[in-house]
Amino acid sequence: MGESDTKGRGAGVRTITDLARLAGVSPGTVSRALAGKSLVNARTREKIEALAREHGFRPNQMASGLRRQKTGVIGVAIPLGHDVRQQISDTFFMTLLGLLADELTDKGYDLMLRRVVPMNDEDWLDRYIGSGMVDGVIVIGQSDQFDRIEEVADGYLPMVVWGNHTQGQRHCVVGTDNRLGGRMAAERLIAAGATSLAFLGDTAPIEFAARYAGARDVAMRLGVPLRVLPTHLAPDQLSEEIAAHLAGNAGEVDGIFAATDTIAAACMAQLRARGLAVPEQVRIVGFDDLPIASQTVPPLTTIRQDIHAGARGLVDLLLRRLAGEETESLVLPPQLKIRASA
Amino acid sequence: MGESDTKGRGAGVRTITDLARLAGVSPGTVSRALAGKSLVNARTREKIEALAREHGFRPNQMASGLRRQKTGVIGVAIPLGHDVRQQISDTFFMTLLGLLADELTDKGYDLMLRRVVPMNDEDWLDRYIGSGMVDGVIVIGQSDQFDRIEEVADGYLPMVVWGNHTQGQRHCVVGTDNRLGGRMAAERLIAAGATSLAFLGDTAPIEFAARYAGARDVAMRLGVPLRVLPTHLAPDQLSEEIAAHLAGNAGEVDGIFAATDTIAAACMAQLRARGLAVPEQVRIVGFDDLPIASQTVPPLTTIRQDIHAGARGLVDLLLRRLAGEETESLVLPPQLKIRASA
DNA sequence: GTAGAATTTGCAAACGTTTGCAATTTGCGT
DNA sequence: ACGCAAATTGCAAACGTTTGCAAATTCTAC
Repeated sequence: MGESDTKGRGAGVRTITDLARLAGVSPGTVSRALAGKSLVNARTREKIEALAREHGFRPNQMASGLRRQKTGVIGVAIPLGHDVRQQISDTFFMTLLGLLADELTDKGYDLMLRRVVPMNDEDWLDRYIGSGMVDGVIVIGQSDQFDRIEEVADGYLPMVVWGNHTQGQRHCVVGTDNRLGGRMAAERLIAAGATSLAFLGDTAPIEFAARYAGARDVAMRLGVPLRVLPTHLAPDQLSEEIAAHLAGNAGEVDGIFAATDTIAAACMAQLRARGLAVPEQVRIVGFDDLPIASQTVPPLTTIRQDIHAGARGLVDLLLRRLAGEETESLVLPPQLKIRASA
Repeated sequence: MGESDTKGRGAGVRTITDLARLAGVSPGTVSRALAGKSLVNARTREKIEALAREHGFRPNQMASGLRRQKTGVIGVAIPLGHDVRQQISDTFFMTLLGLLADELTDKGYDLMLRRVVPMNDEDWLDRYIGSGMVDGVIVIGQSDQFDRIEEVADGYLPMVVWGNHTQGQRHCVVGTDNRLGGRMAAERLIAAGATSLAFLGDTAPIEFAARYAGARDVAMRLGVPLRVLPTHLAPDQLSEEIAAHLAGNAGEVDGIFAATDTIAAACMAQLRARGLAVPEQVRIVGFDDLPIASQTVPPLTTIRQDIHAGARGLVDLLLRRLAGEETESLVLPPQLKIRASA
C-alpha cells in the first residue's frame, strides 16, 4: 500500500536520467531498453520497463526527434487557394483527412494538420518543410498552387499530393482520373436523354478543370452543347448562385454535370424548388459518391472516387519516398455509380 | 548573377550557427535577431534577416521546442469509443476539426491530430500528454471515456473537451446543452401533432444520452410514449437498422427524434421508401443543423449547435488554461430550427 | 583456471536552439 | 580625453534523448 503516485504525470520521474537513477543503470541503457534494442540484457530491460510503467514515464519526443533527426510526424497541408472557405464544407477532403489519420496511425506516424492561405503566405510549403517538425508532407488538393508545388518537388522527396495528374508533371500525385470521370458523366447524361449540357461548378481548380475537359471531350465529339455555370463551394453562396443559374438558363439545359456531389445535392434542391422533375426534365450527375449521394431525392447518379484507396495510396507512396524511393504517381480509375438522377 | 541557390532548402545553411558564421556574429545574436528580441542592434538584425531570407533559413522547431519546453502544437484527440467507425462519417466532428484548425492557426499554433481507439490502448490520453509533443490537448467527444478524462484533468490543466456537461464534473468542457436540445425537439414533435415518439440513435455516448433524457423529460411530463430505436452511426449499417426499426414499429410511431442530422437524413430516405409522408404521417427532428439538413426532402427541422462558437470557445479556453487560468466550462444554447419535417 | 569471444553496460559527444551572465562596445556628458 | 551608464554582443550551459566507442562483465571451450 506504499505505492503512492502510480502513473501520475506529475510524478518526479520526467527524464530518462531520473529513470536510470531509479533503476541503477545509465541513461544510455534505459534509452536502449525502452527502444527495444537487442543489446540490453533481458532482466535489465524488464526492470526498466516495469519502472517506466509504474511511473508513467514517456520519453520526450522533442528531444528524441532532435537527436534522431526525425519526428515521426507527417504534415498534412490543405491549401485554401481561390476560394478560402472552400474545403470547410468539402466533405470529401475531410473524409480523406480522417482516413489519412487512421492510415498514418497504423504506420506509427502522427499527423500534423495545417490549413494554409497561399495568398497571404508566399512560401507556406517551404516553411512547413523547413520547420523540422515533419518527416514528410501530404498536400491535400493542388488548389491554384501547382507551380509552387512543382518547384518544391524538385528538391524535396518526401512529399505526395492529392490532386490531378497532368502529363509530365514532376511532383508525385495520387488522385482520380478526373478527365475520364468527366467523360463518363457526360456520356451518362447523354445516354439518359440529355441534349443540352451544363457543367456546374468552378473550373479554376485543376481537378475541376479536368472534369470539365472530360465532359467537353464527349460533348464536342457528339455535337452536344455544353455550357459552364460557375459556382463557389461555400454552402451559403452555393444555393443562391445555383438558383440564379437556373433562372437564367430556364429550359435551355436538360443535363447537369455537377463538379461535386455537394453541388449536385444543392442543385437538386433548387431544381425541386423550381418544380423541375429529375430525371425526367433535367438529368444530373455528381462527382465523389459521398454518403449524401444515396440520400438525395431521387438518389444521385455520380462518379465515384475510391477515397479509401486514395488514402492508402497517399501514405504508401509517402512512406516509400521517406525510404528514399522515387515513386511514380498513382491515378485511380473513377467509377460510374448509376442511381436515379440520370 | 552569382547568387546561385537562393531560397533552396538544399542550401548549405541549415543551422543558426551556419547563419551566424555568414553574418559574422555569434549564434546567440542570430537567435535573438530572428526571435525579434529588442536587445539586438537594428542594423545587425537587418543583416541577419536579409541573410535568413536569402538562404531560406528556418530555425529548427524541434530544437527550439526542446530548449523552450514548449512546442507551439496543440494536440487534438478524437477517441473512437463504442463504435470505431463512428466519427469518420460524422460531418459534425470533421467540420469542428476544420474550424479548430483555422482558429488555432490564427493564434499561432499548429494542430496535431490523433484518432485513438481507447479499447486497444488504456492510456491514450496520458501518452499524448506525456509525449512532450503538445503544449495542450483538445479532446473531441467524450465517447465512453468520461472517467479517464476526469482522472487526467485533475493533474493536467491545459486540456479542454468537446462534449456534454455533467453536474459536478471536473474537466473543462465546451458543448451544447444537449438535454435542453432534447426537450426542444420533443416539444416540437408534439406541437406538430406527434402522439407517440421514438428516439433514433445510440444512447451510450453521453451526449446522445443527454439528448434522449431531455426528450424523456418532456414525454413523461406530457404523458406521451417514447421508445428508443438504437442505431450505429456508420452509414452502411445505419440504413439497414433504420429499415428494420421502421418495419418492426410500423404505424406505432408518428414522431421521431434522431440523435443526429445524419441519422435523420438516412431515416427520411427510409420513410420515403416505405411510403410514409413527412411530416403528415411521421414528424422528424434532427440534431446539429448540418448543411444536409436544408437539403433533405422535405427540409429537416433540427436542433442547431453553434459549431463556430464551439470552436472559438475551445481554443479560447485552452489558451487561457495554457496561461495558467482555471477556466469554467462553456455550455452553449441549442436553437430550434424549424423547417418542414416537423 | 584461463584465453578469447560474446554479451552488456557506461561514457560522452552530439542534435540545434535559447538565455543568464559577463564582456565588450557604444553613446553621452563633462 | 575620460568616466559612467546603456546598449550590444559573445560564451557556455542547458533542454532530454540517442549512439559510437570503449570498458566491463559474462559466457564458452579448452
